[in-house]
Amino acid sequence: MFKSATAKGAATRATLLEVALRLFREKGFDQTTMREIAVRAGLSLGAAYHYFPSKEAIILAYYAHVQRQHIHLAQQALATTTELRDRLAAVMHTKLDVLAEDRKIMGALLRFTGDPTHPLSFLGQTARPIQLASIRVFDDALEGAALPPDLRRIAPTALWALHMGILLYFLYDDSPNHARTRRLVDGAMGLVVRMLPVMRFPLFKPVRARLVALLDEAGLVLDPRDVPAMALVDSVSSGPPTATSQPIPSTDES
Amino acid sequence: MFKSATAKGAATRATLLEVALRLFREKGFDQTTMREIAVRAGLSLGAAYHYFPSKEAIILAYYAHVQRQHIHLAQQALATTTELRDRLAAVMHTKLDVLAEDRKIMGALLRFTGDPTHPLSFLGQTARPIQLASIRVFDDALEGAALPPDLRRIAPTALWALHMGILLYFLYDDSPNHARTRRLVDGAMGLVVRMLPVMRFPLFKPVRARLVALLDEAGLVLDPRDVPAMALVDSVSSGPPTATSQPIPSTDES
DNA sequence: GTCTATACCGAGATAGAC
DNA sequence: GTCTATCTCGGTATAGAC
Repeated sequence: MFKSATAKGAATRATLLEVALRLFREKGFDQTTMREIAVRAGLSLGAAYHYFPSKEAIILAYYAHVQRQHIHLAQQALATTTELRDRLAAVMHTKLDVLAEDRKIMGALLRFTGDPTHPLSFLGQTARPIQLASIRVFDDALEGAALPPDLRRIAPTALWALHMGILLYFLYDDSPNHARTRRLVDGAMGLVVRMLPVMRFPLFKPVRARLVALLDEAGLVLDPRDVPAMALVDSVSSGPPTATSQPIPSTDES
Repeated sequence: MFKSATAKGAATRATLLEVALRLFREKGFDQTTMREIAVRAGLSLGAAYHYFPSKEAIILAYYAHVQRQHIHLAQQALATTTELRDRLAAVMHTKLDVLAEDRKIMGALLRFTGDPTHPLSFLGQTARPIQLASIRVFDDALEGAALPPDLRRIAPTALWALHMGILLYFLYDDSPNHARTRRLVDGAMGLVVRMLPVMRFPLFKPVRARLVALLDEAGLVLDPRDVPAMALVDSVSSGPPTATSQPIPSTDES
């Protein structure tokens, strides 16, 4: 599944990933060359390509790494939080904590969204397990919440979509310490919780039914509930929580 | 402002854009080389770069071109449509008409979204006039609709956001003739219209106020109403409706 | 202002020797 | 597993023809 057969190989790969991410954070994805990554890791260019088939593959390794970290932090926070609003906010805030210094790398990940066939598209087939793991975190946050069954079913995916929108906002937020994004999270989660009683109101029932039907027909509702979140992430890219990656053939498009 | 001073130059530029877009559609953005574009247009590499400072600049020209086309088609459709649901659907469907064969090029545009400072980010400063023009089309569609003032104010931007989501769905839709996306548009626009009475219901009023306040504080509500849509697009990239482009420096923020 | 031709650089990626 | 070429391609000249 992954390229480091020996312990030494795994260490080399970990170093490589570490060096690459540091450079990406400092100079951005495009400004960082594979040559510099290799040199700083004490390797030749060819050796670097032995571990990561492409510069982009490093990004996928990062993606899985982020998701693993988030699952860990979110579960920790959820263990001591009961109020629904706070649970949802905790999931979002821990995600921001993980990504705080990595907006440049996040941006690099977004670059592949435009190509559905690309293994690095975060909406594509390859990344689907990571996406499901991410949705599952919201599913966990909803545990114990009093929701009608139809809403309960679509809520995790809907919250995940909202979370993607917030991350986009975050990417463009230049306020000090991303304070605007933090405020947006609190406001949005408060609003979500306030909307629940409205959604249960009889007048709203037919509209709600239509909404659910529409999302179902469009295939937009995912259900991550029968698979353990960590296993999902590992199926894409395994290794110790600090360093990972992924082979995967490529089709076309940068 | 743009590079073709003479009539001949403008023609050459148009040819270049045409050839480039054809190749992008056939082979995708990355697989198309500037050298091939130049050769197929009967030009040298240097001449091609004389008209488009970069391969990416061709994409920006395409973006402005799409928006101009959409404004034209949408206005045509709106002139003969009165029902709100149909007006909204007309705007969405004409957009899909324009983009039907160009999903690969659309995908290439998406690639820059991750970099707020990049001139080709469709959420960035450079493309802002195009974004406003796009929002304005939804504003036009709402003309005559009976909406409370606060909703009327946020509705165009909200619909634009929904439209971006639908375009993303469209990008990943592999159903014949994008039938699924077409159905999604009809369903979503029907749902939007059905939601309006709910939003006016007294119980919903405080939630609505909170929603509007949240969007305002986040700076997420744009107002395109005092500028003519076509002028907006032309301010980014002018020329005849068939060919255009643009350099422009950059700053950041969505 | 429009265009050709050509050399050159940087960087992602690959081949093949060791 | 690692290295040293080498290839390709986007992009940048530059010199000159018309």
